[in-house]
Amino acid sequence: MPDTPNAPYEGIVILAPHRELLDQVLDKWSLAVLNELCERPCRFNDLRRAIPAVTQKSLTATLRRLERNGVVERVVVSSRPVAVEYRITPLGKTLRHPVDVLLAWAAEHMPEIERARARFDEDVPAH
Amino acid sequence: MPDTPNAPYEGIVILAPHRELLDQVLDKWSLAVLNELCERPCRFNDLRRAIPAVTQKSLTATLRRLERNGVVERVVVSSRPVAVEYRITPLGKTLRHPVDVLLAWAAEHMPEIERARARFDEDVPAH
DNA sequence: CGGTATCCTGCAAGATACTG
DNA sequence: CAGTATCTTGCAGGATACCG
Repeated sequence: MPDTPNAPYEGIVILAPHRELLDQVLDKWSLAVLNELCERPCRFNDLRRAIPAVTQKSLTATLRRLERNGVVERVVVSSRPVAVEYRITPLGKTLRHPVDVLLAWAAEHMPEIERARARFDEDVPAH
Repeated sequence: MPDTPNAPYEGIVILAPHRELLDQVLDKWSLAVLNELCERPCRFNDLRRAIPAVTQKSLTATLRRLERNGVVERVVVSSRPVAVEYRITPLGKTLRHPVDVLLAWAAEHMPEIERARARFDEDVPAH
């Protein structure tokens, strides 16, 4: 039935492009940026202040990637001096719900996960 | 109101441990492994066959990490020769819903995202 | 079969300096 | 203010060989 013969396993194949997309929008700093921009539009240095641990370079890269994927919009306000504002897009807003579901899961199960980690680290202290 | 004075911004602080957890359970190969183990218990080499692109080393690392976080269980079946089976845990099953929501988002908005990428890549061809 | 043990490489990401 | 340009480094992850 598949026109590509010997396809490995459909589930995994289907997964791949989504996996790549998640790498783009859920990477190290994206959640923090998205979280911030959902509150309000931000200037570049607003974001730096809100996320102290991020470097200029990484923040720029994160914003460009999010912009490229259409979840964030870069607005240049022509004033003196020029101001740049980042905003969440309508597409970006649709990402909020899935992320919230994920964070809710993390919050709910964190205690259980920490117990699992403690158990594992105790049983396998070192080889 | 916060008992920690000068906390940077609560949202981001709260985010950090969750961010770390997601790095553990949503990393490069975890989705594929989880997806597979939700279907059925698998032996090590079953997983290798189901996910051809993963190396032995990465698969081992992924399974150990998932096991440590309590979402996967490693069961040694004492037979001749010894067999090892990996199973999803009850905790692991609770991860399925959030992940499905995320994948549904990806599937639903993929076309829009691809348009955004095309637009971006055209407007910013190269510097 | 189900892994370790090594070696190696690319590249994500930090530090730092400079710019329109 | 909002970046770009370099340089450097840690380390995730691949390749390969070996083991109980």
